[in-house]
Amino acid sequence: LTVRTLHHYDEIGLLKPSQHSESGHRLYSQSDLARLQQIVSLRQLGFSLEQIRDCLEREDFSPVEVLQMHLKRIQEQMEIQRQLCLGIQGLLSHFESAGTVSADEFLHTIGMMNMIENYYTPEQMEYLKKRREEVGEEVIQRTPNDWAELNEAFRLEMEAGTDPSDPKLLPLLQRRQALIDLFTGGNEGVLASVTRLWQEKGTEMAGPFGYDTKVMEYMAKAFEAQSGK
Amino acid sequence: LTVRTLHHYDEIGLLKPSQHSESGHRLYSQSDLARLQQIVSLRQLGFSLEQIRDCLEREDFSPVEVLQMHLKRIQEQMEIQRQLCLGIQGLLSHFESAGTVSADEFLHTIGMMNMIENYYTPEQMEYLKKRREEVGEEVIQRTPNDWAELNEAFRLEMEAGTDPSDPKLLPLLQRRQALIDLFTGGNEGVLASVTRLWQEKGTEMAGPFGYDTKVMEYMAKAFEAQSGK
DNA sequence: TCAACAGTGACGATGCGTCAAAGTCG
DNA sequence: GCGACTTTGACGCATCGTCACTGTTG
Repeated sequence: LTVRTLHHYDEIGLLKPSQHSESGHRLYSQSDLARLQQIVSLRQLGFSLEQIRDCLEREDFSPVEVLQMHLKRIQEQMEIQRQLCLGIQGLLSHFESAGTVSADEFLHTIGMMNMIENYYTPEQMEYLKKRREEVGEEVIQRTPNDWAELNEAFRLEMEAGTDPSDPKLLPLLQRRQALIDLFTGGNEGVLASVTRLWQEKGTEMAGPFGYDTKVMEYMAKAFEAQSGK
Repeated sequence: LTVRTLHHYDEIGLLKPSQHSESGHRLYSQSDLARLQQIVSLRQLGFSLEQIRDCLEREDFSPVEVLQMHLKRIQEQMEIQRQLCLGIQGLLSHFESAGTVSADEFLHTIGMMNMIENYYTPEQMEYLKKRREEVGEEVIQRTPNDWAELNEAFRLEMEAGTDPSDPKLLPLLQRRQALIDLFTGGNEGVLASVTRLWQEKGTEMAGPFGYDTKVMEYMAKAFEAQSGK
Protein backbone atom coordinates (compact mmCIF):
# COMPACT_ATOMS: atom_id res chain seq x y z
CA LEU A 1 0.00 0.00 0.00
CA THR A 2 1.76 3.14 -1.21
CA VAL A 3 1.45 6.80 -0.32
CA ARG A 4 0.27 7.47 -3.83
CA THR A 5 -2.64 5.11 -3.26
CA LEU A 6 -3.73 7.07 -0.22
CA HIS A 7 -3.47 10.29 -2.20
CA HIS A 8 -5.62 8.73 -4.87
CA TYR A 9 -8.27 7.59 -2.41
CA ASP A 10 -8.23 11.09 -0.98
CA GLU A 11 -8.55 12.69 -4.42
CA ILE A 12 -11.55 10.61 -5.41
CA GLY A 13 -13.10 11.05 -1.98
CA LEU A 14 -12.98 7.40 -1.08
CA LEU A 15 -10.92 7.93 2.07
CA LYS A 16 -10.30 11.41 3.36
CA PRO A 17 -8.08 11.63 6.45
CA SER A 18 -10.13 13.11 9.26
CA GLN A 19 -7.30 15.50 10.17
CA HIS A 20 -4.36 17.29 8.66
CA SER A 21 -1.29 18.48 10.52
CA GLU A 22 -0.73 22.24 10.36
CA SER A 23 1.93 21.69 7.74
CA GLY A 24 -0.48 19.81 5.54
CA HIS A 25 0.41 16.19 6.25
CA ARG A 26 -2.45 13.70 6.23
CA LEU A 27 -3.34 12.29 9.64
CA TYR A 28 -5.30 9.06 9.67
CA SER A 29 -7.34 8.25 12.75
CA GLN A 30 -8.24 4.78 13.98
CA SER A 31 -11.59 4.92 12.23
CA ASP A 32 -9.86 6.07 9.05
CA LEU A 33 -7.68 3.01 9.32
CA ALA A 34 -10.69 0.78 9.87
CA ARG A 35 -12.23 2.17 6.73
CA LEU A 36 -8.97 1.62 4.89
CA GLN A 37 -8.97 -1.99 6.04
CA GLN A 38 -12.39 -2.44 4.53
CA ILE A 39 -11.34 -0.78 1.31
CA VAL A 40 -8.32 -3.03 0.99
CA SER A 41 -10.36 -6.11 1.71
CA LEU A 42 -12.99 -5.21 -0.84
CA ARG A 43 -10.24 -4.56 -3.36
CA GLN A 44 -8.89 -8.03 -2.69
CA LEU A 45 -12.33 -9.34 -3.52
CA GLY A 46 -11.93 -7.64 -6.89
CA PHE A 47 -14.32 -4.73 -6.48
CA SER A 48 -13.66 -1.45 -8.27
CA LEU A 49 -13.10 1.68 -6.22
CA GLU A 50 -16.49 2.97 -7.30
CA GLN A 51 -18.23 -0.18 -6.18
CA ILE A 52 -16.39 0.05 -2.90
CA ARG A 53 -17.60 3.60 -2.40
CA ASP A 54 -21.14 2.40 -2.96
CA CYS A 55 -20.66 -0.40 -0.46
CA LEU A 56 -19.31 1.94 2.15
CA GLU A 57 -21.68 4.86 1.70
CA ARG A 58 -25.07 3.69 0.60
CA GLU A 59 -27.11 2.39 3.45
CA ASP A 60 -29.43 0.39 1.22
CA PHE A 61 -27.20 -2.29 -0.12
CA SER A 62 -27.41 -6.01 0.22
CA PRO A 63 -24.02 -7.67 0.65
CA VAL A 64 -25.25 -11.05 -0.45
CA GLU A 65 -26.79 -9.64 -3.60
CA VAL A 66 -23.68 -7.65 -4.45
CA LEU A 67 -21.43 -10.62 -3.83
CA GLN A 68 -23.60 -12.81 -6.02
CA MET A 69 -23.52 -10.32 -8.87
CA HIS A 70 -19.80 -9.93 -8.49
CA LEU A 71 -19.32 -13.67 -8.50
CA LYS A 72 -21.41 -13.98 -11.63
CA ARG A 73 -19.31 -11.37 -13.42
CA ILE A 74 -16.10 -13.11 -12.52
CA GLN A 75 -17.46 -16.44 -13.62
CA GLU A 76 -18.52 -14.95 -16.94
CA GLN A 77 -15.02 -13.59 -17.43
CA MET A 78 -13.54 -16.95 -16.59
CA GLU A 79 -15.80 -18.59 -19.14
CA ILE A 80 -14.57 -16.18 -21.81
CA GLN A 81 -10.98 -16.88 -20.84
CA ARG A 82 -11.62 -20.59 -20.89
CA GLN A 83 -12.85 -20.28 -24.46
CA LEU A 84 -9.76 -18.24 -25.28
CA CYS A 85 -7.51 -20.90 -23.81
CA LEU A 86 -9.24 -23.57 -25.84
CA GLY A 87 -8.76 -21.54 -29.00
CA ILE A 88 -5.09 -20.91 -28.33
CA GLN A 89 -4.46 -24.50 -27.35
CA GLY A 90 -6.14 -25.62 -30.55
CA LEU A 91 -3.84 -23.38 -32.56
CA LEU A 92 -0.81 -24.58 -30.62
CA SER A 93 -1.55 -28.24 -31.12
CA HIS A 94 -2.10 -27.50 -34.78
CA PHE A 95 1.27 -25.79 -35.05
CA GLU A 96 3.18 -28.17 -32.88
CA SER A 97 2.13 -31.10 -35.01
CA ALA A 98 3.28 -29.16 -38.06
CA GLY A 99 6.82 -28.66 -36.71
CA THR A 100 8.34 -25.20 -37.02
CA VAL A 101 6.02 -22.36 -37.97
CA SER A 102 6.97 -19.10 -39.61
CA ALA A 103 5.31 -15.82 -38.81
CA ASP A 104 3.71 -15.87 -42.25
CA GLU A 105 2.15 -19.26 -41.78
CA PHE A 106 0.85 -18.16 -38.43
CA LEU A 107 -0.73 -15.01 -39.78
CA HIS A 108 -2.17 -16.94 -42.67
CA THR A 109 -3.80 -19.42 -40.34
CA ILE A 110 -5.09 -16.59 -38.20
CA GLY A 111 -6.49 -14.83 -41.24
CA MET A 112 -8.20 -17.99 -42.40
CA MET A 113 -9.71 -18.56 -39.01
CA ASN A 114 -11.63 -15.37 -39.05
CA MET A 115 -12.43 -15.60 -42.75
CA ILE A 116 -14.12 -18.85 -41.87
CA GLU A 117 -15.89 -17.27 -38.94
CA ASN A 118 -17.24 -14.60 -41.26
CA TYR A 119 -19.19 -17.17 -43.20
CA TYR A 120 -21.10 -18.59 -40.29
CA THR A 121 -23.64 -16.89 -38.10
CA PRO A 122 -22.89 -17.00 -34.36
CA GLU A 123 -25.65 -19.58 -33.96
CA GLN A 124 -24.03 -21.74 -36.60
CA MET A 125 -20.67 -21.44 -34.81
CA GLU A 126 -22.40 -22.61 -31.66
CA TYR A 127 -23.97 -25.48 -33.55
CA LEU A 128 -20.62 -26.50 -35.01
CA LYS A 129 -19.04 -26.50 -31.58
CA LYS A 130 -21.70 -28.82 -30.24
CA ARG A 131 -21.29 -30.89 -33.39
CA ARG A 132 -17.56 -31.28 -32.72
CA GLU A 133 -18.28 -32.46 -29.23
CA GLU A 134 -20.83 -34.94 -30.55
CA VAL A 135 -18.60 -36.58 -33.11
CA GLY A 136 -15.64 -36.74 -30.75
CA GLU A 137 -11.98 -35.92 -30.91
CA GLU A 138 -10.80 -39.03 -32.77
CA VAL A 139 -13.15 -38.56 -35.68
CA ILE A 140 -12.09 -34.93 -36.00
CA GLN A 141 -8.45 -35.96 -35.99
CA ARG A 142 -9.17 -38.41 -38.77
CA THR A 143 -11.18 -36.25 -41.15
CA PRO A 144 -8.27 -34.28 -42.63
CA ASN A 145 -6.78 -37.60 -43.73
CA ASP A 146 -10.11 -38.76 -45.06
CA TRP A 147 -10.39 -35.65 -47.16
CA ALA A 148 -6.82 -35.99 -48.36
CA GLU A 149 -7.42 -39.56 -49.44
CA LEU A 150 -10.61 -38.59 -51.18
CA ASN A 151 -8.78 -35.86 -53.02
CA GLU A 152 -6.14 -38.31 -54.14
CA ALA A 153 -8.79 -40.71 -55.40
CA PHE A 154 -10.46 -37.95 -57.41
CA ARG A 155 -7.10 -36.84 -58.75
CA LEU A 156 -6.34 -40.30 -60.07
CA GLU A 157 -9.66 -40.40 -61.89
CA MET A 158 -9.10 -36.94 -63.24
CA GLU A 159 -5.67 -37.77 -64.52
CA ALA A 160 -7.01 -41.01 -65.99
CA GLY A 161 -9.40 -38.83 -67.98
CA THR A 162 -12.60 -40.12 -66.38
CA ASP A 163 -15.57 -37.99 -67.37
CA PRO A 164 -17.15 -36.13 -64.41
CA SER A 165 -20.49 -37.65 -65.26
CA ASP A 166 -19.16 -41.20 -65.30
CA PRO A 167 -21.11 -43.34 -62.77
CA LYS A 168 -17.77 -44.86 -61.80
CA LEU A 169 -17.36 -41.80 -59.59
CA LEU A 170 -20.53 -42.46 -57.58
CA PRO A 171 -18.79 -44.26 -54.68
CA LEU A 172 -16.32 -41.40 -54.34
CA LEU A 173 -19.14 -38.86 -54.45
CA GLN A 174 -20.90 -40.79 -51.74
CA ARG A 175 -17.81 -40.74 -49.57
CA ARG A 176 -17.63 -37.02 -50.18
CA GLN A 177 -21.25 -36.60 -49.17
CA ALA A 178 -20.67 -38.64 -46.03
CA LEU A 179 -17.81 -36.37 -44.96
CA ILE A 180 -19.91 -33.29 -45.60
CA ASP A 181 -22.81 -34.72 -43.61
CA LEU A 182 -20.45 -35.59 -40.82
CA PHE A 183 -19.48 -31.92 -40.66
CA THR A 184 -22.89 -30.30 -41.12
CA GLY A 185 -24.81 -32.87 -39.13
CA GLY A 186 -27.62 -32.36 -41.64
CA ASN A 187 -28.04 -28.70 -40.78
CA GLU A 188 -29.05 -26.96 -44.00
CA GLY A 189 -27.96 -23.51 -42.93
CA VAL A 190 -24.48 -24.78 -42.19
CA LEU A 191 -24.42 -26.63 -45.49
CA ALA A 192 -25.36 -23.44 -47.32
CA SER A 193 -22.71 -21.44 -45.47
CA VAL A 194 -19.90 -23.88 -46.04
CA THR A 195 -20.86 -24.23 -49.69
CA ARG A 196 -20.77 -20.49 -50.17
CA LEU A 197 -17.46 -20.32 -48.30
CA TRP A 198 -15.77 -22.81 -50.59
CA GLN A 199 -17.34 -21.31 -53.70
CA GLU A 200 -16.09 -17.84 -52.88
CA LYS A 201 -12.84 -18.58 -51.09
CA GLY A 202 -11.98 -22.03 -52.41
CA THR A 203 -8.89 -20.89 -54.27
CA GLU A 204 -7.56 -19.11 -51.20
CA MET A 205 -8.21 -22.03 -48.92
CA ALA A 206 -7.13 -24.89 -51.15
CA GLY A 207 -3.41 -24.36 -50.64
CA PRO A 208 -3.26 -24.26 -46.87
CA PHE A 209 -5.60 -27.25 -46.68
CA GLY A 210 -3.38 -29.18 -49.08
CA TYR A 211 -5.94 -29.44 -51.81
CA ASP A 212 -5.54 -28.87 -55.52
CA THR A 213 -7.88 -26.39 -57.17
CA LYS A 214 -8.06 -28.46 -60.32
CA VAL A 215 -9.11 -31.53 -58.39
CA MET A 216 -11.63 -29.41 -56.51
CA GLU A 217 -13.14 -28.18 -59.73
CA TYR A 218 -13.28 -31.69 -61.07
CA MET A 219 -15.02 -32.82 -57.91
CA ALA A 220 -17.51 -30.00 -58.16
CA LYS A 221 -18.29 -30.86 -61.77
CA ALA A 222 -18.80 -34.50 -60.88
CA PHE A 223 -21.10 -33.51 -58.06
CA GLU A 224 -23.18 -31.29 -60.32
CA ALA A 225 -23.37 -33.89 -63.04
CA GLN A 226 -24.42 -36.65 -60.70
CA SER A 227 -26.16 -34.91 -57.84
CA GLY A 228 -29.51 -36.32 -58.90
CA LYS A 229 -28.44 -39.93 -58.53
CA LEU B 1 -15.71 -2.81 -35.93
CA THR B 2 -16.27 0.95 -35.74
CA VAL B 3 -14.84 3.88 -37.67
CA ARG B 4 -13.29 5.14 -34.45
CA THR B 5 -11.35 1.92 -34.17
CA LEU B 6 -9.87 2.42 -37.61
CA HIS B 7 -8.95 5.97 -36.67
CA HIS B 8 -7.26 4.66 -33.60
CA TYR B 9 -5.29 2.04 -35.49
CA ASP B 10 -4.27 4.78 -37.88
CA GLU B 11 -3.25 7.11 -35.06
CA ILE B 12 -1.04 4.54 -33.40
CA GLY B 13 0.36 3.42 -36.73
CA LEU B 14 -0.99 -0.09 -36.50
CA LEU B 15 -2.93 0.12 -39.74
CA LYS B 16 -2.45 3.08 -42.02
CA PRO B 17 -4.65 3.13 -45.12
CA SER B 18 -2.42 2.95 -48.16
CA GLN B 19 -4.34 5.79 -49.83
CA HIS B 20 -6.44 8.79 -49.03
CA SER B 21 -9.07 10.35 -51.28
CA GLU B 22 -8.36 13.94 -52.26
CA SER B 23 -10.89 15.09 -49.71
CA GLY B 24 -9.08 13.24 -46.96
CA HIS B 25 -11.15 10.08 -46.58
CA ARG B 26 -9.26 6.90 -45.74
CA LEU B 27 -9.11 4.37 -48.55
CA TYR B 28 -8.30 0.82 -47.54
CA SER B 29 -6.84 -1.50 -50.17
CA GLN B 30 -7.18 -5.26 -50.29
CA SER B 31 -3.88 -5.73 -48.51
CA ASP B 32 -4.94 -3.21 -45.88
CA LEU B 33 -8.03 -5.32 -45.33
CA ALA B 34 -5.94 -8.47 -45.09
CA ARG B 35 -3.86 -6.82 -42.41
CA LEU B 36 -7.01 -5.69 -40.65
CA GLN B 37 -8.25 -9.26 -40.68
CA GLN B 38 -5.09 -10.37 -38.96
CA ILE B 39 -5.35 -7.60 -36.42
CA VAL B 40 -8.92 -8.51 -35.60
CA SER B 41 -8.06 -12.17 -35.28
CA LEU B 42 -5.13 -11.50 -33.00
CA ARG B 43 -7.36 -9.25 -30.91
CA GLN B 44 -9.83 -12.11 -30.58
CA LEU B 45 -6.98 -14.18 -29.23
CA GLY B 46 -6.61 -11.51 -26.56
CA PHE B 47 -3.40 -9.83 -27.69
CA SER B 48 -2.82 -6.16 -27.00
CA LEU B 49 -2.44 -3.78 -29.92
CA GLU B 50 1.24 -3.44 -29.13
CA GLN B 51 1.78 -7.18 -29.18
CA ILE B 52 -0.08 -7.31 -32.46
CA ARG B 53 2.20 -4.69 -33.92
CA ASP B 54 5.16 -6.78 -32.88
CA CYS B 55 3.65 -9.86 -34.46
CA LEU B 56 2.99 -8.07 -37.71
CA GLU B 57 6.21 -6.13 -38.01
CA ARG B 58 9.10 -7.97 -36.46
CA GLU B 59 10.42 -10.69 -38.69
CA ASP B 60 12.08 -12.56 -35.84
CA PHE B 61 9.17 -13.82 -33.87
CA SER B 62 8.11 -17.31 -33.09
CA PRO B 63 4.34 -17.79 -33.15
CA VAL B 64 4.46 -20.92 -31.05
CA GLU B 65 6.53 -19.24 -28.39
CA VAL B 66 4.31 -16.17 -28.31
CA LEU B 67 1.18 -18.26 -28.13
CA GLN B 68 2.61 -20.31 -25.32
CA MET B 69 3.52 -17.23 -23.31
CA HIS B 70 0.13 -15.75 -23.96
CA LEU B 71 -1.57 -18.95 -22.88
CA LYS B 72 0.45 -19.00 -19.70
CA ARG B 73 -0.56 -15.44 -18.86
CA ILE B 74 -4.20 -16.21 -19.37
CA GLN B 75 -3.98 -19.33 -17.28
CA GLU B 76 -2.31 -17.40 -14.49
CA GLN B 77 -5.12 -14.88 -14.58
CA MET B 78 -7.66 -17.65 -14.48
CA GLU B 79 -5.97 -19.13 -11.46
CA ILE B 80 -6.20 -15.78 -9.68
CA GLN B 81 -9.85 -15.51 -10.59
CA ARG B 82 -10.47 -19.04 -9.42
CA GLN B 83 -9.05 -18.14 -6.02
CA LEU B 84 -11.23 -15.04 -5.99
CA CYS B 85 -14.32 -17.11 -6.74
CA LEU B 86 -13.49 -19.50 -3.93
CA GLY B 87 -13.11 -16.59 -1.51
CA ILE B 88 -16.40 -15.01 -2.53
CA GLN B 89 -18.22 -18.31 -2.45
CA GLY B 90 -16.86 -18.91 1.03
CA LEU B 91 -18.19 -15.57 2.17
CA LEU B 92 -21.54 -16.21 0.50
CA SER B 93 -22.02 -19.59 2.10
CA HIS B 94 -21.09 -18.03 5.41
CA PHE B 95 -23.68 -15.28 4.98
CA GLU B 96 -26.39 -17.45 3.49
CA SER B 97 -26.28 -19.77 6.45
CA ALA B 98 -26.57 -16.73 8.72
CA GLY B 99 -29.78 -15.51 7.08
CA THR B 100 -30.05 -11.82 6.27
CA VAL B 101 -26.88 -9.76 6.49
CA SER B 102 -26.61 -6.04 7.06
CA ALA B 103 -23.99 -3.88 5.40
CA ASP B 104 -22.34 -3.44 8.78
CA GLU B 105 -22.01 -7.14 9.45
CA PHE B 106 -20.60 -7.58 5.98
CA LEU B 107 -17.98 -4.88 6.43
CA HIS B 108 -17.13 -6.23 9.83
CA THR B 109 -16.53 -9.68 8.44
CA ILE B 110 -14.48 -8.21 5.63
CA GLY B 111 -12.42 -6.20 8.07
CA MET B 112 -11.78 -9.25 10.22
CA MET B 113 -10.75 -11.28 7.22
CA ASN B 114 -7.87 -9.03 6.43
CA MET B 115 -7.00 -8.44 10.07
CA ILE B 116 -6.54 -12.18 10.26
CA GLU B 117 -4.51 -12.19 7.06
CA ASN B 118 -2.21 -9.59 8.58
CA TYR B 119 -1.14 -11.99 11.28
CA TYR B 120 0.02 -14.75 8.98
CA THR B 121 2.87 -14.70 6.52
CA PRO B 122 1.93 -15.61 2.94
CA GLU B 123 3.63 -18.97 3.43
CA GLN B 124 1.54 -19.61 6.49
CA MET B 125 -1.62 -18.72 4.56
CA GLU B 126 -0.55 -21.26 1.95
CA TYR B 127 0.05 -23.84 4.66
CA LEU B 128 -3.37 -23.20 6.19
CA LYS B 129 -5.04 -23.63 2.84
CA LYS B 130 -3.38 -27.01 2.35
CA ARG B 131 -4.31 -27.85 5.92
CA ARG B 132 -7.99 -27.11 5.22
CA GLU B 133 -7.89 -29.41 2.24
CA GLU B 134 -6.26 -32.12 4.33
CA VAL B 135 -8.76 -32.10 7.15
CA GLY B 136 -11.72 -31.91 4.80
CA GLU B 137 -14.89 -29.91 4.55
CA GLU B 138 -16.94 -31.77 7.17
CA VAL B 139 -14.42 -31.30 9.94
CA ILE B 140 -14.18 -27.60 9.16
CA GLN B 141 -17.95 -27.31 9.28
CA ARG B 142 -17.94 -28.95 12.68
CA THR B 143 -15.19 -27.00 14.44
CA PRO B 144 -17.17 -23.83 15.16
CA ASN B 145 -19.62 -26.01 17.09
CA ASP B 146 -16.80 -27.80 18.85
CA TRP B 147 -15.37 -24.50 19.99
CA ALA B 148 -18.78 -23.26 21.08
CA GLU B 149 -19.34 -26.38 23.15
CA LEU B 150 -15.92 -26.09 24.68
CA ASN B 151 -16.61 -22.50 25.59
CA GLU B 152 -19.85 -23.48 27.25
CA ALA B 153 -18.08 -26.17 29.24
CA PHE B 154 -15.48 -23.70 30.45
CA ARG B 155 -18.17 -21.17 31.26
CA LEU B 156 -19.97 -23.66 33.49
CA GLU B 157 -16.77 -24.36 35.38
CA MET B 158 -16.06 -20.68 35.68
CA GLU B 159 -19.50 -19.90 36.99
CA ALA B 160 -19.22 -22.85 39.39
CA GLY B 161 -16.13 -21.15 40.79
CA THR B 162 -13.66 -23.86 39.75
CA ASP B 163 -10.10 -22.69 40.20
CA PRO B 164 -8.16 -22.36 36.94
CA SER B 165 -5.47 -24.62 38.32
CA ASP B 166 -7.95 -27.35 39.31
CA PRO B 167 -6.94 -30.65 37.58
CA LYS B 168 -10.66 -31.16 36.93
CA LEU B 169 -10.16 -28.89 33.94
CA LEU B 170 -7.52 -31.12 32.34
CA PRO B 171 -9.93 -32.95 29.99
CA LEU B 172 -11.30 -29.64 28.76
CA LEU B 173 -7.80 -28.30 28.27
CA GLN B 174 -6.93 -31.39 26.28
CA ARG B 175 -9.96 -30.90 24.04
CA ARG B 176 -8.83 -27.33 23.58
CA GLN B 177 -5.35 -28.48 22.65
CA ALA B 178 -6.77 -30.99 20.17
CA LEU B 179 -8.76 -28.30 18.42
CA ILE B 180 -5.72 -26.05 18.25
CA ASP B 181 -3.58 -28.87 16.88
CA LEU B 182 -6.25 -29.65 14.32
CA PHE B 183 -5.95 -26.07 13.12
CA THR B 184 -2.17 -25.63 13.23
CA GLY B 185 -1.33 -29.16 12.15
CA GLY B 186 1.60 -28.92 14.55
CA ASN B 187 3.20 -26.03 12.68
CA GLU B 188 4.92 -23.90 15.30
CA GLY B 189 4.99 -20.72 13.25
CA VAL B 190 1.25 -20.91 12.74
CA LEU B 191 0.76 -21.60 16.43
CA ALA B 192 2.81 -18.53 17.31
CA SER B 193 0.87 -16.37 14.85
CA VAL B 194 -2.55 -17.45 15.96
CA THR B 195 -1.57 -17.06 19.60
CA ARG B 196 -0.38 -13.52 18.97
CA LEU B 197 -3.54 -12.80 16.98
CA TRP B 198 -5.83 -13.81 19.83
CA GLN B 199 -3.68 -12.09 22.43
CA GLU B 200 -3.75 -8.80 20.59
CA LYS B 201 -7.15 -8.88 18.94
CA GLY B 202 -9.02 -11.31 21.15
CA THR B 203 -11.43 -8.73 22.48
CA GLU B 204 -12.26 -7.56 18.96
CA MET B 205 -12.75 -11.05 17.66
CA ALA B 206 -14.59 -12.63 20.55
CA GLY B 207 -17.94 -11.02 19.77
CA PRO B 208 -18.28 -11.97 16.11
CA PHE B 209 -17.08 -15.48 16.90
CA GLY B 210 -19.68 -15.80 19.62
CA TYR B 211 -17.21 -16.12 22.45
CA ASP B 212 -17.19 -14.41 25.81
CA THR B 213 -14.05 -12.52 26.77
CA LYS B 214 -14.39 -13.53 30.41
CA VAL B 215 -14.54 -17.19 29.49
CA MET B 216 -11.58 -16.68 27.19
CA GLU B 217 -9.55 -15.16 29.98
CA TYR B 218 -10.52 -17.99 32.29
CA MET B 219 -9.45 -20.48 29.63
CA ALA B 220 -6.15 -18.72 29.19
CA LYS B 221 -5.48 -18.76 32.91
CA ALA B 222 -6.29 -22.44 33.12
CA PHE B 223 -3.95 -23.13 30.23
CA GLU B 224 -1.12 -21.19 31.86
CA ALA B 225 -1.67 -22.82 35.22
CA GLN B 226 -1.73 -26.33 33.82
CA SER B 227 0.33 -26.16 30.67
CA GLY B 228 3.08 -28.27 32.22
CA LYS B 229 0.87 -31.27 32.81
C1' DT C 1 -30.75 21.31 -50.09
C1' DC C 2 -30.86 17.35 -47.11
C1' DA C 3 -29.62 13.12 -44.72
C1' DA C 4 -26.12 10.13 -43.85
C1' DC C 5 -21.75 9.57 -43.65
C1' DA C 6 -16.38 10.73 -42.62
C1' DG C 7 -12.87 14.08 -41.02
C1' DT C 8 -10.19 16.10 -36.86
C1' DG C 9 -9.73 17.14 -32.03
C1' DA C 10 -10.76 16.55 -27.57
C1' DC C 11 -12.03 14.40 -23.06
C1' DG C 12 -13.23 10.19 -20.32
C1' DA C 13 -12.55 5.93 -17.90
C1' DT C 14 -9.33 2.61 -14.32
C1' DG C 15 -5.89 2.72 -10.58
C1' DC C 16 -2.49 4.07 -9.54
C1' DG C 17 3.22 4.68 -11.10
C1' DT C 18 6.34 8.03 -11.69
C1' DC C 19 8.68 12.36 -12.15
C1' DA C 20 9.33 17.22 -10.59
C1' DA C 21 9.76 20.87 -7.40
C1' DA C 22 9.20 22.34 -2.92
C1' DG C 23 8.35 21.79 1.93
C1' DT C 24 8.75 19.08 6.59
C1' DC C 25 10.54 16.04 10.20
C1' DG C 26 14.15 14.34 13.20
C1' DG D 1 22.37 21.12 7.22
C1' DC D 2 21.27 16.43 5.65
C1' DG D 3 18.54 12.47 4.36
C1' DA D 4 14.20 10.50 4.32
C1' DC D 5 9.99 11.61 4.05
C1' DT D 6 5.70 14.35 2.60
C1' DT D 7 3.01 17.69 -0.17
C1' DT D 8 0.66 19.26 -4.71
C1' DG D 9 0.52 18.92 -9.66
C1' DA D 10 1.03 16.72 -13.65
C1' DC D 11 1.49 13.14 -17.36
C1' DG D 12 1.16 8.28 -18.69
C1' DC D 13 -0.90 3.78 -19.61
C1' DA D 14 -4.77 0.82 -23.14
C1' DT D 15 -8.53 1.00 -26.03
C1' DC D 16 -11.40 2.95 -27.92
C1' DG D 17 -16.57 5.51 -26.80
C1' DT D 18 -18.50 9.63 -27.20
C1' DC D 19 -19.21 14.34 -27.89
C1' DA D 20 -18.63 18.63 -30.90
C1' DC D 21 -17.98 20.81 -35.00
C1' DT D 22 -16.87 20.74 -39.85
C1' DG D 23 -16.68 18.79 -44.47
C1' DT D 24 -18.00 15.30 -48.09
C1' DT D 25 -21.01 12.21 -50.69
C1' DG D 26 -25.09 10.95 -53.29
